[in-house]
Amino acid sequence: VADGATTVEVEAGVLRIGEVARSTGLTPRTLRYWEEIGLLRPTGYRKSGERLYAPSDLARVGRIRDLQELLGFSLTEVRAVLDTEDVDVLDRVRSELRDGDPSPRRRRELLEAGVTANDALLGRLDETLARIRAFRDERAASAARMRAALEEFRE
Amino acid sequence: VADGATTVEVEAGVLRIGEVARSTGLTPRTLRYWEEIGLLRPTGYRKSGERLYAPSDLARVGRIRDLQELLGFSLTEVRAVLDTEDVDVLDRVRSELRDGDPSPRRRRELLEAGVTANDALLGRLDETLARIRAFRDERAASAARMRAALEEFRE
DNA sequence: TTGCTCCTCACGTCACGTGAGGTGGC
DNA sequence: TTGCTCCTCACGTCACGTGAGGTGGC
Repeated sequence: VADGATTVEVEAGVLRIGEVARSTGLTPRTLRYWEEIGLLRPTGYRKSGERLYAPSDLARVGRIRDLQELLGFSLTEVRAVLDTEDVDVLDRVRSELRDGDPSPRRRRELLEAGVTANDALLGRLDETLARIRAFRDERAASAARMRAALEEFRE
Repeated sequence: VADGATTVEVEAGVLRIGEVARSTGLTPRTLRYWEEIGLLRPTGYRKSGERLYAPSDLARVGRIRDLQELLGFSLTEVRAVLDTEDVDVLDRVRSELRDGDPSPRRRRELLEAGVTANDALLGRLDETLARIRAFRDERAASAARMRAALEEFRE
C-alpha cells in the first residue's frame, strides 16, 4: 500500500449520502425527499440508519435530473418515464420469466410499451431542442442590435 | 361592416387577463403572481380594477417562459436576465438621454453590459443544447436495446 | 335576471431549503 | 474529547393551484 489510502470501504463502490450529493450536485435533503416519495431508494442501510448507494443509483440520479431540468417534468412524471427505461423494462421481463409467466405475449407487451414511450420522449426532446434554437437565435439578434447601437454611438 | 364583429375594444389590441392566459397557455393566477413580484406589469387597468395587457406584454410572457422552462431560471433570475434585453437596454439608454445624461460613457456601459449578459446566456443555451442531445442519444440507444430484445423473443 | 369574466383574500401543494437537536465512528 | 457526517422532525419558501365570496357589463 504505497499511497495514503487507509480508510477501507465496507462494501466496494458503495457511497454514503454526502458523497452522492457532492458528485451529483444535489443536497442530502433532496436525496432523502426522493426516497420519501419512492423515486430513488438506496440499495441498503447500515444498522445506524445510514443510507448506502450503489453506482447504479448515481446513474439513475443523472436521468432523473435530465427529465426534471431539461424537460420540466414533475417528479411523478419522472417516475412514470423511468418505468419505461430499458434497464427497468428488461429487468421486469426477466423477473416475470422467473416468476413463471413464460407467455411471449406479455413480454412483447412490456417491450412494445417501452419502445413507444421512448419514441414519445424523443419527440419531446426534439421539440425542446427546436425551442432552444429559436430562443438562441432571438438572443443572438438582440446582441447584434446592441452591438449596432454601440457602433452608432462610437461615431 | 361585413363580418360579425360587433364588440368594440376600448383600445385597439388591448387584451384582458383571460385572453392573455388562453393565448399563452398560462393561468390568470400566474399572471397576477408575476405582477405581484414585479415581473410583468399590465400596461393599464380599467376603473373596475380589470387588468389590460398590450401585445408587447405577450412577447414578454414568451421570453419569461423560455428562461423559466428551457433554462430552469428562478423568477428572480428571469427578471435579472430580462433587464439585459436589448428592448429594455435601448429604452434605458434613450430615457437617460432624455433625463439629461448625455455622457457617452454611461451609454456604452449599459450597452456593453447588455452584450456581455447576452453572450453568457448564449453560452448557457449551448450547454443545455449539448445536454439534451446527449440525453436524446442515450434514450435512442435504450429504444434500440428494447427493439433488439423484441427481435430475440420473436425467433 | 342569467352568464361570463373579472376581482381580492387566503389556504393548499410541490420540491425542496434550513436550522434544531441528537447519534456514530476515526 | 473534538470533528465530521449521518439521522429525524419540523417549519419556511418559491411558484403557483384552487376554491370562497363578490363585482361589472352584455
